[in-house]
Amino acid sequence: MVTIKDVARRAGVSITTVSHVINQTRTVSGPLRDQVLQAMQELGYRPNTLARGLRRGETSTIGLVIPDNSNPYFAELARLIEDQGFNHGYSVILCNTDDNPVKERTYIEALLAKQVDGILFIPTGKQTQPLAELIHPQVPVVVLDREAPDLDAPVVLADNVNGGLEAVRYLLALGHRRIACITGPKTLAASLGRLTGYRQALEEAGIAVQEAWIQPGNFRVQGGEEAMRQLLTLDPPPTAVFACNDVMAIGALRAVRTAGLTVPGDISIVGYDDIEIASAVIPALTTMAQPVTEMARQAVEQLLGLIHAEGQPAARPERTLLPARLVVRDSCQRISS
Amino acid sequence: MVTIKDVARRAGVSITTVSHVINQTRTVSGPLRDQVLQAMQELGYRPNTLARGLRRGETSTIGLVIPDNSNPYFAELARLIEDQGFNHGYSVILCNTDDNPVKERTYIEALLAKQVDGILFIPTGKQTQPLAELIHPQVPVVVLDREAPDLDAPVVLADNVNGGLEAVRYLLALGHRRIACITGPKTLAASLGRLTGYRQALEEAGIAVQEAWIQPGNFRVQGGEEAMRQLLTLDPPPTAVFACNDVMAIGALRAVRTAGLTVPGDISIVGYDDIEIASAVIPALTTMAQPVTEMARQAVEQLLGLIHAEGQPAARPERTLLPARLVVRDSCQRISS
DNA sequence: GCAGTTTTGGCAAACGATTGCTGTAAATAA
DNA sequence: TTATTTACAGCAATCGTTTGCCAAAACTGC
Repeated sequence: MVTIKDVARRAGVSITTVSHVINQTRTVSGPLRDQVLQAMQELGYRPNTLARGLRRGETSTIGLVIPDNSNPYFAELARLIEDQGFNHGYSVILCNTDDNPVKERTYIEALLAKQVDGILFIPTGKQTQPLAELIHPQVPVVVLDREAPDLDAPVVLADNVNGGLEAVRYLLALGHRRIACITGPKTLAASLGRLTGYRQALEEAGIAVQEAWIQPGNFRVQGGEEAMRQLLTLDPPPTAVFACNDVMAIGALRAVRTAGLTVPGDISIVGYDDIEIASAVIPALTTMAQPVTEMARQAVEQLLGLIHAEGQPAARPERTLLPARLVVRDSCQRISS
Repeated sequence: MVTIKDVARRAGVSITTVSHVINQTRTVSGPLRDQVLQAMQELGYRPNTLARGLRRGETSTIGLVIPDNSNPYFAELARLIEDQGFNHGYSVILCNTDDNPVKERTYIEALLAKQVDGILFIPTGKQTQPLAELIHPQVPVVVLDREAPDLDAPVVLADNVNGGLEAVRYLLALGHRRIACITGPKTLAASLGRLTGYRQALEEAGIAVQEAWIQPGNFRVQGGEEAMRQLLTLDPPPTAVFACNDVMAIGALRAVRTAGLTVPGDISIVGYDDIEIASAVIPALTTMAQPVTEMARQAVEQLLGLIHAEGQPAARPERTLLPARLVVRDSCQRISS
């Protein structure tokens, strides 16, 4: 490894001077600076960020703690976050918790040990208290996508309630009255929020929700298919379905087709997330697009804000709710009868 | 921050001793060790890996340089790699190059500056020469998924030629003779290899390839749809299609349906990649599954091998070819006529 | 009891940078 | 000419660890 010392020797100056030309932190006379630059060039010198970090107390690295980056939604989020980080000169360390609190804790500890400048955190569950103590005075954190009440950190959330509300309002506007809902895991706030939106929309419209309309799914294709099969046994069956994510919507599509019915002819379906494949299935899926880009931007910006405000008055942590956007495609139809 | 010095003071010992109990690097008498452990406990001490890394010349961190982790294939790969890393005690820094050589270079430099212990690298293009100089003596590298001839590092590849071969052999075995191929970008080795396999299979079977059977796609839904539309205009049209990835296969599915024909009734389709959605579309897609798990495992293992062999004889870099696996679902049928 | 061995634990020098303090030479002012 | 300011660079301490070397204490065997 070529160090600052080598550069100094080669340029015939002190390491102090080399350091100062690297960081432009004080004036160095023209000729000397040129010598230094040339020496750096010739030796292919690259400052050791470990040493620098140790001294400066910062690493230009943030941790991204995420349930599973192979899930398309999180993949997209991770991608955008990494992008934002890159643009601001930060590297990101990727951590997949698998929604496992033990891994989550292990990762956080590792990140702290690595002296990351900040952590972007999608919590696995509700037991955020132990993490709070762990994290608190140590490092800035921004919570993303899910609530973490104990953490008193800024939170950036997608507005699932309003998303569900809008989706169902859309179906209502098409004249549907018997609207079912395929939910996700009861433990996930995303799923719960969307369900709440569903209920609110029906309530607004003065429609009494029938509990049989609400089928539990699991956010996976299978679950959506199964749930839809159940819904088709109802009498009368719903004319429209709000699936709490696209993957289940695709499962539902499948079930409808298998039953010899068509979408949107017999049943309208709206999904949630706008994953890439949503536009490719037949019929192309009408769905609620998550504000991923905006979420990533906000999250990174807030985190960098905290990092740079280190040791400041510490404003009350913000809570940012970002709206989902309805993407109309071909899976919904005005009701005929 | 609580440092080793604080722990030493609290335990009433030297920092040397603390260090040794942390690393179990020499025997420390029972009582003293207990005091140290307790002090660490009470203070919530966590070793600063920057300082440690600086001293030890290692960081337990590897860089993952990948075109785009929001692409499902790379997402899966990234996930598995991160997993493997975690299991071996390594963190991974995520770098999305977007297939942009400039970003690629910037990232590699950043990783070198960060003193990563190794780099897992999916190269963007063919100009790997400048990178070779950059990387070479500095850090172990394993190249993944694409060739990088200048790099003299181990390479872990999916065997696209054999994959294409198998896919088409399967169609041949079902009795098909007029088999088309929807290719990907001509610049990607993956696409080229699969096409080669396609040609080989037909040759093996003594079938002359008609150039009109080979339709250029772009690895996206649109491209697949378009290509399929073209194929359907042929007279006679092919009875089977090998799409060089699943996304295009889905596009092709769409085109067939739009033309009023059915899969696999009129046309059999086999895709490539086995992305998650492949099993969810209708009909479920028969496809070649990439050996992602194995690739991730091999890549990480080889990288760790290099890392630990640092300064050794340096065996000739290996070239690992991993076979794709045929996943039979519902999109192919024995030819009737 | 004593030399020789084994345990045990501390001192201080690294690792590669940054930065407060200080010192010299040149430029300016008087 | 001398005093004062300014511009420029270097010394050495520091960040938090690890680790080679040494010294004291505790054993051992005779």
